[in-house]
Amino acid sequence: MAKADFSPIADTTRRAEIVALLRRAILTGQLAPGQKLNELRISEQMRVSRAPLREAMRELVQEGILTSIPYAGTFVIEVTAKDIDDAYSFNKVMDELAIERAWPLRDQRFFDELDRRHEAVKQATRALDTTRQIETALQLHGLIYEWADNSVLLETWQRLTSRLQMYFALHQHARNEPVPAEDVHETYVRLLKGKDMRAAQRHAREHINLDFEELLAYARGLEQRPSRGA
Amino acid sequence: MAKADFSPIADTTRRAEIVALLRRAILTGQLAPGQKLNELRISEQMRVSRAPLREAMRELVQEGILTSIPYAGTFVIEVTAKDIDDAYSFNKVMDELAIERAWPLRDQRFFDELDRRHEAVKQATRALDTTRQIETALQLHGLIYEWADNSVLLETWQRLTSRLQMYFALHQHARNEPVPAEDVHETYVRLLKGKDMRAAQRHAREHINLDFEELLAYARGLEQRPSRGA
DNA sequence: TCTTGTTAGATTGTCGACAATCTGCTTGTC
DNA sequence: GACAAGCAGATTGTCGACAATCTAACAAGA
Repeated sequence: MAKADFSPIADTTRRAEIVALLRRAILTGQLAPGQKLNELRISEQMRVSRAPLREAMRELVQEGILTSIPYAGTFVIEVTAKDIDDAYSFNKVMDELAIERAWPLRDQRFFDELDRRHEAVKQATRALDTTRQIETALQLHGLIYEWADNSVLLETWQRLTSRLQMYFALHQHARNEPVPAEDVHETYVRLLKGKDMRAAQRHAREHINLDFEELLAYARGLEQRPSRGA
Repeated sequence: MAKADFSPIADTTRRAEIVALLRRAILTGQLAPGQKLNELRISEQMRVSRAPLREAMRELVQEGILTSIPYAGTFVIEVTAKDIDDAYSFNKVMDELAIERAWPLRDQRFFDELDRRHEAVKQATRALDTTRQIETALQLHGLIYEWADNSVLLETWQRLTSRLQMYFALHQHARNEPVPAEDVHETYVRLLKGKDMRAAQRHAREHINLDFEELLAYARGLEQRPSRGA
C-alpha cells in the first residue's frame, strides 16, 4: 500500500478565517495599538454575522493581542516599553532552554528545514517585503522550538510570537526604513549546525539583544509623547 | 483625602461566569479528560443561550484545557504522560527564572503574603479539602511569579497553572487518598525568606520533582490501559 | 460477507433581532 | 456659569431559530 501522508483538512469555519484575517491585520499594523474594534462595522465589511466574529475576537483576547472590557469594547493591546522588555528577558531564557533541548535531536531534516527557512528570509529581504521578512525571521527562529520536543515550550513560543511580530512590525512601520541588506542570520544558522552548543546559546542571546535594543529605544521614545490610538 | 483602594468591579457578563463555572468543573475533575461538551445540554442546565456559552468555550480552548474540532465538538483535553513531563521540565526552568527575578524585590509585603498563602494551604490540609489544597498550594507557589515583575512570565505561569491544577486533581481523584499531614511547604517558605537564592532555586526544583514523579508514574500507568472519556 | 449509497437524527455553525449598558449631549435648576 | 438629571444614539451582550455538517444505522448490490 502506498503511503499517503495527507495533511489535515483546512478549517472551513468562518470563525477560523476571521481569526486569521484579524490576526494578520493586527500583526501587520493595519490595526493600530489601542484601536477599538467595532463589531458591527467589521462584521459588515467581512459579510459575516457578529456571532463568529465575536468568537474569533474571544480567541484573540486569550491569545494576548486583543483586550476586552465588558460593555465598552475590544481593543488592540497597547505596547509599552516594559511589555517589550518583559518579552525580551523571557525570550532569552526560553531560547537557552529550546536550544538545549533541540540540540541532541538535530538531524538531517533539521538542517534542511533550517536552510529552507533561512532561504525564505533572504528571499523576503531581497523582495523588500518587510512584513514577510519579520514573519520568516520568526519562523526561522521558531525551528529550535519545534525541534525541542516539548509541547508547553512550543505553545508558549507561539503565543509569544504573535506579540513579537506585532512589536517588530510597529517598529519597522515607524522607521519606514529599507530592510538591512546584510544577512544577520548567517552566523545563527552556522552555529546551529556546529558542535558548540554554548556558543549557539550565547549568539542567540546576543543576536536577539541587538534587535530588542532598537525596539526598546523606539518604544521608550513613544512613551515620552503618548499618542492616541485611532 | 482617604486612600480608597477599591478592587475592580466583578465581570457582570454571563460569559465570564460561564468561563469560571466550566473551568472549575474541568479543574476539579467533574468533567473528565476526553469528555465531549454538549452545547445544548450545558446551555439548558445553566439557563443560558448558546452564544455566551460558545464564546466561553472559545476562551477555554485558547487557555489550553479544551480542544475543539469543527463540526465535531469541543472536548476536555486528554492528559498524556508526555504532557505532564513537558510541563514539568518547562516549569523547572521557569521557576529558576521567577525566583531569580523576584529575589531582589522581596519586601515585607512579600513575606506577609507568603505567610498568608502558606496558612491557607495548611488550613485546606486540616480541612481535608483536597481540591482547595491543590488550589492554595499553586497560589503559594505562584507568589514568586507575581513578584517577578514580568508580565509575560506571570501570564505564562497562569496558563500553565490551569493544566497543573487539572493534572494534580486527576491524580488525587484517582488515588483517593487522604491528604499528607506533614507540611511539605515549610522548607520552601523558609528558604524564600532566607539569604541563599541558589538554595531556594534548588529546593524549588527538587520539591516540584517529587510531586511530579508521582504524577508521572500515575499517568504512565494510565497509558497502559487507556480509558475512554465518558 | 463486505462494500457502498442513502437517509434520519443529532449537533455544531451562523444569522438576524432584541435587551442591557455605556457615552455624550441637552436641559433645567441653583 | 456650574452642576446634576435625564434623554437619545450607538454599541455590546444575549437570545431563539435556521442552515450546514457529521454520525450511525440501514438497505442494496457485488
